Amino acid sequence: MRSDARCNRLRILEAAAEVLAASGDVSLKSIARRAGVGQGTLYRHFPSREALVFQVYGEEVDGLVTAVPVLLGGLPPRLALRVWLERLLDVGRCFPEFANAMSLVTGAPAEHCVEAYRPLLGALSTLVSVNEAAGTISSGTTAEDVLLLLGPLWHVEARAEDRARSDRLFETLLRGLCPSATAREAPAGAAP
Amino acid sequence: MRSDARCNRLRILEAAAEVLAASGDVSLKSIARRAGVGQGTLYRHFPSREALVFQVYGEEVDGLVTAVPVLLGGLPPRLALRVWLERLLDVGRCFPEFANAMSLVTGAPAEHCVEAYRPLLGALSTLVSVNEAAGTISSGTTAEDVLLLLGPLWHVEARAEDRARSDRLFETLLRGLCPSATAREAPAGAAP
DNA sequence: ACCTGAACACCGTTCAAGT
DNA sequence: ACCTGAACACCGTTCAAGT
Repeated sequence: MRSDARCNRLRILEAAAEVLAASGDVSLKSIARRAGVGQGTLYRHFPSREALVFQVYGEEVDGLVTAVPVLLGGLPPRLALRVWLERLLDVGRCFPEFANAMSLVTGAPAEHCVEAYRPLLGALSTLVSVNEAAGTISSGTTAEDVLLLLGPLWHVEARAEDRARSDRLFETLLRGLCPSATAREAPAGAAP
Repeated sequence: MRSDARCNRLRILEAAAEVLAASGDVSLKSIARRAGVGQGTLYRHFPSREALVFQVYGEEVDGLVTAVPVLLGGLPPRLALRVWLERLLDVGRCFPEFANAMSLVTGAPAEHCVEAYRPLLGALSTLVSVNEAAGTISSGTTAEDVLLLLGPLWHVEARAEDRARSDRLFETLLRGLCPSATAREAPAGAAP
């Protein structure tokens, strides 16, 4: 990779971080303008908007990935999953574009070529697997399922400030995903 | 309302039904073209895309609304809610644009001026209220909450043919919304 | 009172022309 | 090898001019 290309890449990421943080015009063109590069350059470095967004929030993604073994080492599987999902939700609350990218990519992972999404999915897969082994998640549930169900929670927080509602919905989801330990006599699937 | 205006309205609805059924170009312009009217005319009759879509599927909406008392008359609250939601999902599966409109409007009901959405919300509110009175739904849950959580299920079916996955996710949601009758000793909220 | 359709202000994406 | 930015093909929306 040539040095000017490398430099442009960094400038794009910087400009993107600024533009995405400020609400308002978040078009790819405005990012290119702010970075002082042509639209073609931006498009070549990042083949899709989602690819760019995941790179911009690369640190947050890394943090989520490395947190998995720590959480699993110190907490029971069910709680580890819960804490990790809360952290994921917080990232989406801080950076609405991250939430948007997650929703889009979860809906159609194959179409957007975002390899930065794969580690996140892998991290969640580990948590799901451990929970399945422990019998603390409804069997058959995949990481994609969890992300799909989580999607609406980001949209609620992006609009208004009703954090209470978001928490309530999260509890509802978790109750569905991880049949409560107090209901051991119902082996998941015996509901009328 | 003048007779030609009334006629145009009907022609738009007919053309919209055809265009929305066929996959491909579903732009408002293509609907206006097919109906043989100007874009301005379409836009005046239906102030938003969602308003048009809800009118096109008005019969389905009516069917859902009138089904509520029938279901509540013949089934226990929990099952009535379940059957109604399954029917709602089926409508979205048959008409992807209906599903899209639901997701959009549920995310920001105030912004899109769609009065055709209100009866649907009212119907579901009735079901939720009856379930809350019967103690068969997690307290504090609103009709908007249910629709919000239901959103992702439409997107999964629109893409691929994995009906099994959709069913699985639906069971998960319902488990979260309606804490199982087999776990009566856990009064909703005692999870670790 | 209602309709028309050109015109406007945006997207994302591409690609010939440059360095 | 990489960059530029005009150009393209689309959106939805508006509004002066017509009937």
